[in-house]
Amino acid sequence: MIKIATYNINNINKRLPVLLRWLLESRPDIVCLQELKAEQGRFPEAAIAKAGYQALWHGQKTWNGVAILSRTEPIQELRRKLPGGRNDVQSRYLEAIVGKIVIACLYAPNGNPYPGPKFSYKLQWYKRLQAHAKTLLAHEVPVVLAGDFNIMPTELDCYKPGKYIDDALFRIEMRQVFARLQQQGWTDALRHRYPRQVIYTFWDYLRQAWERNAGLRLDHFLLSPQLRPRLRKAGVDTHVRGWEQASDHAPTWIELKA
DNA sequence: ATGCCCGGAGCGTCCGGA
Repeated sequence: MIKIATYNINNINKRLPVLLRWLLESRPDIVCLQELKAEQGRFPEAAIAKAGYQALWHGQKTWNGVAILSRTEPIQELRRKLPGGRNDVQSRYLEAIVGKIVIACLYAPNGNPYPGPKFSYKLQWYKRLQAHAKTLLAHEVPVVLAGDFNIMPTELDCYKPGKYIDDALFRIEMRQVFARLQQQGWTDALRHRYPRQVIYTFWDYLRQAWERNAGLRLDHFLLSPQLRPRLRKAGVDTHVRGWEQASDHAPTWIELKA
């Protein structure tokens, strides 16, 4: 079995003890991290190596930043930005071959407030992702798109959908983008295994969202057709959200037949 | 309708996050 996880860490240096504790407990083979919020030179490479993981990362000062960790297989970089968007300097994408699987680690723009330039940027960013996702499918190899998509795909993925109608995470355009990716051939791994269950991966720091279980499902795995038959398990390590100094997201994972 | 939390930048108070 190959265990792959995605975790929006919300500042890798602030959250380092939580990350190390979770890595030790969960022992994923491959990890996609988002929101490092660290410059390229301020990634805690030594501590992560000590925990048994190689790392490839694309940092940025203050915002964004993505990384791929691997416990056994080497990480072979393919690209560190989406094609297009010549003026886009935000670190939101990292793609590598790990073992025999293409791992695309992504951190989609939030897009709030709607409407506005940030929402337009989110739409544009997703146009680029859709185009690239299509290219990846054309190669007919095992690919995982993993990360913080900043989209709740359906009403089931939001504690109070009515409140989020005009929110950039739930706007109809965004749900359509997610649906179109699925129409391309990608499988939403967690929803595929649990078609009707309420599953959340994020709980705001505000208003005691965690205590009230006022959650959102924002972190996803999209599997290429070559991987779908290999999916065995999927889940969210929700308890990690309750730890001291936790990120506002919880680690989300899948297990694939080797 | 608003602030509620958290952290960064940088020094007062704002901004992004979702």
